[in-house]
Order: sequence, then C-alpha cells, then structure tokens
Amino acid sequence: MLKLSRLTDYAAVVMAQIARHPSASHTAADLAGAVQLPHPTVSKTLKMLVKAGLLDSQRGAQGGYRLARPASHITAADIISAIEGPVAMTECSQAEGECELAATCGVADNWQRVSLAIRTLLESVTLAHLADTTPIKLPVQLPIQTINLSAASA
Amino acid sequence: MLKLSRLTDYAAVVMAQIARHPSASHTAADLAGAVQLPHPTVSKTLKMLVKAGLLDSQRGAQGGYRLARPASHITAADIISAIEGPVAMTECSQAEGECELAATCGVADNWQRVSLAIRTLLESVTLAHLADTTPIKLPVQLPIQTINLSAASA
DNA sequence: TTAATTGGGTACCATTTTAGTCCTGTATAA
DNA sequence: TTATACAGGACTAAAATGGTACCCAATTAA
Repeated sequence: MLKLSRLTDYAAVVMAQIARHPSASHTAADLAGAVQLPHPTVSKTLKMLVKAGLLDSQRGAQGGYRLARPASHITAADIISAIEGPVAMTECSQAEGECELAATCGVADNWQRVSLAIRTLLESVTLAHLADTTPIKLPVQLPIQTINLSAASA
Repeated sequence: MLKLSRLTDYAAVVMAQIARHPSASHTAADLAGAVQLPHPTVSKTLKMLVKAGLLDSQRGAQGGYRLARPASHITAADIISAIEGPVAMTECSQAEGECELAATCGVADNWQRVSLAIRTLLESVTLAHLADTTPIKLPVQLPIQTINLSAASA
C-alpha cells in the first residue's frame, strides 16, 4: 500500500497543529488534547521530531515544543524521515551496493530513480502546505509525462 | 521509510524477468532460478500477479506464466497494488470519510493530494521502463515545482 | 486413460515491525 | 524548593510480513 506508518501520520498532524500557532509553546499534553490522541504516543512522536531537528524543546514549567524553523522550511520528506528513516522504496535504494541479488535483479537502477522522484516530490511539499486547512489547489494531472523515463524500452 | 514490501520488490524483479522474454512461457521454477529466490515465495508472488490480471497462467505440462499485456501497458502502480493493495499514503487516503479524527486532523485533504501525485507518478512508470537494463535517463530534477500545491500558505 | 507436469489454494508458523505504555531521570521557572 | 514538563530507555502486546508445506485441479503427452 506504500503507506506511511501511523506514527508518521500522527507526526504530520501534530506538526500541523503546532504550525498553526507558531508563536506559542505547546506541551505534549496540550497537543495530545488538541489532536485527540493518547499522551504517551504523542510524546514519543515529539521526541523523535526533536531528535530530527524539526522541533525545539524547552523543559520545565512553561516549557513545551515549538518549530525549529518556519513551517515553509520544513518538508513532508523531513517529517517522514524523522519517523521512518530515509525515504527509499527498496532496501537497495538506500545503501549503495549492498544487495547480493544485484546481478539477477536488473531493476535496481530504475527503482532508485523512481524513488528519487518521489523523494523530490515530498521535498516540494512543506509543512505550511500541509497545515493549510483550506484545500490546496493541486492540478490533478501532474506534468509527469515530462519525466520521460524512457528512450529505450517500448 | 515509505518502503515497498519485500514481496513487491520480488514481484517487480520477476515481472521484469518475464518482460525481457515476452514470447516464452515461464514456469515458477525457471523464474525462481533466474532470480535467485526460493521457489515457494516466487510462486506465491506469481499467483498474486495473476489474480491482479497482470500475468496469464497456463496449467499443465508446458505451462507457465506470461504477461497479460505488453510491458509498456503495465505500470509500477499496477505491480505495487497487485501485492500491497491500492497505493495510498494514509489510512484515510483510501476510504473517504472513514477517519474519526478528521475533525482534529486538518491534514487529510493535503495528504490525499500528495498521495495522488505519487500514484500518478507511479502510473507513469511502466514495466518496460523497469525491465530496461540500461539505466534510464531520468532528469534528476523533476519539474515538480510546477505542482504548486499552494496559493495560500507561506 | 494414465502419468507427469505445472499452477491454485489454503493453512500454518516464525520473525519482525509497530504501537503503545511506563518508569525514572533531568532541566526550568515561579 | 517544588511543580512542571521534557529525555531516555525498557518493556509488552499486537499486527503485519515473509516463508513453507501440503494437497487439489488442470493440462498435456505418451
């Protein structure tokens, strides 16, 4: 299904929530309440986002979380890789030359290219886009034909 | 990691193998050998591909598998959804109006758009592309900026 | 018509991943 | 100094995934 994990989904929702009130400091409890998810789970997600450098945290009374940089400079790819690790479609699209099946595979290169295209796409979507509650205007048909993978092939 | 499952990866490799010799009928054993994967696993994958209508199968002696249609008319999205189900990034990007968190989520619409963009991308990549052993020429920078999610947002 | 070949279907098990919880420690502000 | 709030890690339960085995059905060729 090429699906995001549930935690990643949570992370996006939480980040969007923070992005809508960028000046305030948000406690884990506040966010959990706003987003209707269990506190410990939200907390865990927040910690991962801090570790990835997307959020800054402040301990103690009046502490909480806030964006480490403007929402327009945080991408969907950032959020996804904060929770799931680098965006890559196959094992071999991460580490170069690790796959022992490379010889018989004959698909790796092209998968990597597809993977790169998806990553680029996800990098072009910012948290500001995601947090925007008014549906964004995305032309249904992308000009993807212009990618023109081919040359060879039929 | 937004990763394909291993079976999906196998499916792509096997499909590519068949695509390179489209006129022959391929037994599960042959393919397993060519691709260096255990026979039962390959067999399971093949069955899924048949059920999805991407392969035709012929029982009995001299039987085997072959493409149900030309490689240029089978897309990466076809192969992925044959194994993993429909391409969708989040639970809610599949079924409309199922998510009870919709009210507090405020991200669903935009995720769906992103999901659609990825699906479109995957539909533009054909098995013929994947099977082509010579690295395809894919411009590293896609013209994705033209998606222009925004209008609103910063 | 029978035997050999080859896919079809199902059920099962082991492993890994994911999700969720809890507990203890540490920093900060009032 | 005390209440607040994050940090980190350990732990458990549940689910998905991957892999295997077994038996049935269809087809072909002798």
